[in-house]
Amino acid sequence: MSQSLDLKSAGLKSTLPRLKVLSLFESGNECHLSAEDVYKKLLAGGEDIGLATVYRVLTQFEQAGLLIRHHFQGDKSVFELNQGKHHDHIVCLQCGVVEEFYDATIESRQKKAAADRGFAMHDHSLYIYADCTKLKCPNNPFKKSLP
Amino acid sequence: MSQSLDLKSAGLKSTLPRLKVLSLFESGNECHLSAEDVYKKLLAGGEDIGLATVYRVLTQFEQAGLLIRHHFQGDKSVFELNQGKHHDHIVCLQCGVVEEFYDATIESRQKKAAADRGFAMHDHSLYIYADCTKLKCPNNPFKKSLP
DNA sequence: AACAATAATGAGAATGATTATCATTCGCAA
DNA sequence: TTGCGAATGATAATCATTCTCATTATTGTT
Repeated sequence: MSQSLDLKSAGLKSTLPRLKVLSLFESGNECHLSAEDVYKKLLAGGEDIGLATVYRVLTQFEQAGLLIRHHFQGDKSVFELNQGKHHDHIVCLQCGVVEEFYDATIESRQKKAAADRGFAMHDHSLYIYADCTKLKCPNNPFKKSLP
Repeated sequence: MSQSLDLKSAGLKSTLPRLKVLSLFESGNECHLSAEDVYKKLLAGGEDIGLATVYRVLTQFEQAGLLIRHHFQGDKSVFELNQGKHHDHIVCLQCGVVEEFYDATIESRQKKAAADRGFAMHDHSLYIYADCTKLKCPNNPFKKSLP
């Protein structure tokens, strides 16, 4: 019942579709999922859910702080569980594998850059696009099919 | 005729639509424009151009290195003239005003973060979302109408 | 300067991701 | 358990962007 408590404290009713989506993120080691990914994974797992509901639930979870939304390549949103530890991302342009990192110096210099110019920083997004030099490609379950 | 030289050296034929789009970016102080912005500004200026052409030309200019594409809020692309000086962006969440900055420390730590994890950095995008504390909002011609 | 080969344009259709609509169903408090 | 308001899901609609294809413009060559 821990999940339904999560939903309750987030101000959301505990419904089947929401529990299914939350389970997927909490159980999986595959952290960065698009709406389409979530939809297909649930269907593949025998669960029944509507695509519109997936989009709605993801947005609600984002607003409730349970998930974080990213725009890695600009086209579609991907979501990951918010585990309270802020981090930035390195995305391999060849295979799409995502690695997380945190650099305290970058964080503080960002805040200072904003403050120096009269801005109060709310949030920031930093994505490094790189080549994993084939070290990680073979193990990436979301490997892109290159054209 | 300097513009048609720009296009030539970029490997692009010098056509009217391309010259119009390039002029808009080179003349304006309003640096960050979406395809829709470009289209509407040209029409408003009495120029005749098709929206499909605007999209095509912007993509060609990006590939030729004349423009840089950004995804500030994830929904639509915005473009700015590539003036050779890399920089990152601070975007005001209230009025949408954009300010550029460069921090050598952030740049080098990004490269190091990637290298330390076995990635060769190709590119990166860093956007700081902030509140300009009303200092700049009144002067922003692209001021957003807040809901 | 006119020509032909070729690429570029523009109007509108098509696509892909996401959101809105609305009748039906579900969760929860009384 | 019962009922009300919120949630769901199938589908239509929307938004940004890309594709199609007939027409037009550009450029190197006569």
